[in-house]
Formats: sequence, C-alpha cells, structure tokens
Amino acid sequence: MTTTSTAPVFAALGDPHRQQLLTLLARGGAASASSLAPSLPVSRQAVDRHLRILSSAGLVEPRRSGREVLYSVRRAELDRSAAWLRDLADGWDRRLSAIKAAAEAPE
Amino acid sequence: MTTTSTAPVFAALGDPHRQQLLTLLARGGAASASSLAPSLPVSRQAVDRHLRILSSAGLVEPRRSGREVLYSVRRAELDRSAAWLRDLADGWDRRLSAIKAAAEAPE
DNA sequence: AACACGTGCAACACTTTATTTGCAGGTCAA
DNA sequence: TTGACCTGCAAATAAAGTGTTGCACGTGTT
Repeated sequence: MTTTSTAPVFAALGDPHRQQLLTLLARGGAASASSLAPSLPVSRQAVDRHLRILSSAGLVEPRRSGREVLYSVRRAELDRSAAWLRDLADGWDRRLSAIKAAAEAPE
Repeated sequence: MTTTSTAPVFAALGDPHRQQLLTLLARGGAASASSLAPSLPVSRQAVDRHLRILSSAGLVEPRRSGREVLYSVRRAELDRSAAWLRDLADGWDRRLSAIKAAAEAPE
C-alpha cells in the first residue's frame, strides 16, 4: 500500500529544481514562489508549478500571509519516505540472511 | 552536489511499477526480467526497460547467469538516498531551532 | 481611487516517458 | 541440428512533464 502512496513523493524528489527548492526552504525557512524564483534559472511560473507538485506530494505546505503564499517544508513526509526506503533495505537484508542461513543448514 | 546526483535515483523510485519491481527483488532475491514480468500488468520488454532505469540509477545490478540476466538490489544506493532525505530533514530541524532560539533571545 | 506587486490560470512548444508489437540473435537441452 | 526460451533492439504511438509568455484577479499601499 505504501508502495503506491510514496511514488508521487519520490517522483517529486526526482527533479533537480525541486530538490533545490526543498533545500532552499529547509535552510532558509518559509518562502514564496516569487522570492524563490531568482535563485533558480527558471521563471516565477515554473517555480510556482514545482511548488504545487511538491505540495500535492505532501512535501511542502502553503500558508497565506498577506498577499503572499509562503511554502514551508513538511517533515512528516520526509520521514515517511525515508521509512519506506529503510523497509526496502531491511527486506533485502532479511533476504540475504535467509540465503546465508540456508547455505549453512542445507537440510 | 548530492542534489543532482540523487535526482535520478528518486526519479527511478517515483514510478509504481519500479517500486513493485524493487520490492519483488528485495523480498524474492535476484530475478530476470522475464521471470518478473508475469507479476506486473505490463509486457516483458516494459519490465526490461524499468530494470534498465533502476540499473542506471544504481538501485539494482545486473548479473549474467547462463542465458539469463539476474537483477539484484544494491543496498548502498538505498542508503545513499535515505541519507539525502535525512540531511534535508536535519536542515529543516536546524532551521526550526534557529527560529526558536531567535524567539527566545530577541536581541 | 490609483498603483504596484504577488498569485493563478491558460495556451503553446518541446522533450521525455511509458508501453506496445515485431523481430533478430544468443544459449541451453534433447 | 532442431526447438525452446531468454535477451536486446527498433519503430510507432500515446501520454505526461518542463518550460515559456501573456493576461486576469486579488490584495495591499499611497
């Protein structure tokens, strides 16, 4: 089940510009699309779209402040994705120990 | 720097079929494209391409065994991606404590 | 009210991705 | 050698993603 629900998250993380936006938000705090755009080599509208994608993946959260919309990082989703990776790695480890055990006790 | 190098990894993880292939490999051990294809609702060739993408992202590794090509999970890359997520979350935590400290000591 | 600024949306072009079918070539077994 | 099975590659198509420009609409400010 987590198999499909984390896919949009990883897909969102799979773009360099979006990674850049995430690190900017993580280090600089909440910011708007317009204020972030100068830091990237793309237009304000493109940044806006990336932030929407990150938002629908649950990685950032929009908050209205006056006439601006400030986006901030949502840690919970980062943790959830990291947990998925960890479970995958654990499954692989279990597989390896099963092979090792089978090799040591042929019958 | 890791910003761009992990992007292909996350992009590879961002597809449900590829996630499914990874979990199959992690739990069932090394397998070929042909043997995996019946478990997915796509053709053998499509599975092959997904495995190539996972392979070029470093998430799986091909190994020739007779007339088959067996793919197996590469734990190192899983760990590397998990580390990237952890660093991002840590950066966000540092940001939060900086804000908190500033609030407690206005000047 | 008038102006500036930030957002939201639509149209468009371009590139990439996903997937299929078909076929050629290699490898193993009878 | 013949047949079965697996891999590898090409062409075709449909869909999605990335980016741009232009413009309309709120929301503050003067």
